[in-house]
Amino acid sequence: MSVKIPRGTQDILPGTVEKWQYVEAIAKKVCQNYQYQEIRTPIFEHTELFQRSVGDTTDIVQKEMYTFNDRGERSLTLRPEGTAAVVRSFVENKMFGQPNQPVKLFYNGPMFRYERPQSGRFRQFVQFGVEAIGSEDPAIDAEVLALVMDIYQEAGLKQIELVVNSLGDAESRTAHREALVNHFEPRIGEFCQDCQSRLKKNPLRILDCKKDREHELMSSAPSILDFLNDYSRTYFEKVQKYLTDLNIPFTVDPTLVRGLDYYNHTAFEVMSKAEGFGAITTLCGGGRYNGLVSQMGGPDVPGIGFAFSIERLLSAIEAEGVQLPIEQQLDCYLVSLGDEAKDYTVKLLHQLRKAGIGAERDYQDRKMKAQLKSADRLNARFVAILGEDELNAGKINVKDMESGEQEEVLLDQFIETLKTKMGAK
RNA sequence: GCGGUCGUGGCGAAGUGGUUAACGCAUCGGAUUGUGGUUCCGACAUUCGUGGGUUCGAUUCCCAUCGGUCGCCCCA
Repeated sequence: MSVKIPRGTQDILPGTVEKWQYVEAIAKKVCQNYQYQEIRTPIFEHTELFQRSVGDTTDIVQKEMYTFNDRGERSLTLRPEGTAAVVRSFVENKMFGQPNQPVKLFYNGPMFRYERPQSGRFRQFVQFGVEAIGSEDPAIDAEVLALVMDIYQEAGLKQIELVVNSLGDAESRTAHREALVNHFEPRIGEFCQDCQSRLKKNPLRILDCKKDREHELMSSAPSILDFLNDYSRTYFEKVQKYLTDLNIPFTVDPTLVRGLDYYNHTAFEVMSKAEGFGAITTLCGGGRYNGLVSQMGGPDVPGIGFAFSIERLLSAIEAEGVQLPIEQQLDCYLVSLGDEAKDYTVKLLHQLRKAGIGAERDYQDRKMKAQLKSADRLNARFVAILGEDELNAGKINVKDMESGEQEEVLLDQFIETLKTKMGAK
C-alpha cells in the first residue's frame, strides 16, 4: 500500500490554495494598516518553553504536544501555539529596547497539536496571530480587537460575534476560583463526570458545561466580574467604552475562559453564528498576558494578542456562502498544428511570457479541437492559432474567445496586437 | 484518551454470498483530415481501504487494523 498523508494533516491543492492566499493577503494588509510587522519564528522550540508559558497542567502540554528528542538529546516540540515563541523572541532579541513601544507583531504559520481530528480541528493547522507587547493601555486592547474584526469583515464574514470577558489579575482570579470551589464542592456529586474533574482543574469551566446547564447552582454561581478589583474593573470598563466608541458590537460573557495559563485581564473570542458550522464555533481566541514576558526572563512588560486559524476562517466563509474573488484567467493559449509550427511555438510562447502576457500551450500533441477545449477550460481570453499555412505566410490567427471573432495578423505584430486587444477589453 | 458513522474507478454514487461490479460527472477518441463552451456515438474498476477468519465460493458475513467524517474532553 502506498504511503498516505499523516492523520489530521491536509494537502492544500491548486484550486483551494488561492483561497488561502486571498485571506492571508487580507490579514497581512489589515496588519499593515494597523502598523503590525511580520515575525517568523521556528516551527519547533525547546519543550520547556511551552511547559513554562502555556502551563504544565493544560491539555495542550499534557496530551497534545508533538515532542521529540533530537540527535543531541535535546527535547524539542513542534509549536502548539504562537505566543510563547513570539515572547521568547521578544526577550531574546531584546525588543523591549526598541524605540517604538509597544512592539506590534503578526505571524502566520503552521501549529501542531496531537488531537483526534474533527470538524475544524487538525493536527497541523495554520494560525494567523497578532501580539502587541509593551503597553497596558485599554486602547491597545481595543485596537487588537478592532484589528481582528477588521480582518473578518474584509474577508466578507457577517455572522460573527465578538465575546469579551475580564479574567482580572492574579489576585481577582484566585479569589474567584476559591468562591467557585466553595459554591460547587458541597454538591459536586450532582454534576457530570467532566464537571467533577473540572472542579479541581479549572472550576470556571463548570459554568459552560453542556450537560449540567440547567442545574440550580449554575445561575447562582459567583461571577468573575464581581471579584475584579478596582484596577481590573476600571480597565475592563475602559476597553468596553473604546469598543463602543469604535462601533464594534460585542457581548460580555463572564463564563468565557481561555485554555492557557498565561492569560489575565481582557480575554476574548470571535465565534461564528453561521448555520451548520459545526460544534466548534470559535474562530479566534486571545487575551492579555501581563507577566508572561517577565516569566520568560524579560522585563516586566505587559502584552496582548490573539490567534485565529485560517482553516476555520475558510470554513466560516464557506458556511456563510461568501464568494471570494479569485477567478483564474489566462491571457492567451497558443494552438499549434504540425511539427514546424509546434517547434516555433516554443519560442513564441516564451516571447509572450517575457512580454508579461500569461500564456500556455498544449504538450500532449493533441488535435486542434482538444487544444481549444483546453483553452476554454483555462478560461483563456484569446487563442492564437498557428498552423503550417500561417507559418508559411508569416502570420497567426488571433481568436477572441468571448466573441468568437478571429483575426489574422502578421507574426511580427502579434504580441503588440495582442497587447492592444487585451488593453481594449 | 473516549464514542457514533462510513471506506466501491479521477470524482459522486448503486449493488449482490456465486460465471460480464449499475449509473452520473470528468477524461480520452470519433461524428466535423484545421476551430471551444451544445449534441450524438464509442472507450474507460483482473476489482470493491488493509490484514486475517467463516465458506465449495466474499466486494457482500465476522474480527482486527488503518483512514475519512461527526461528536465528547479540550481547543485555533
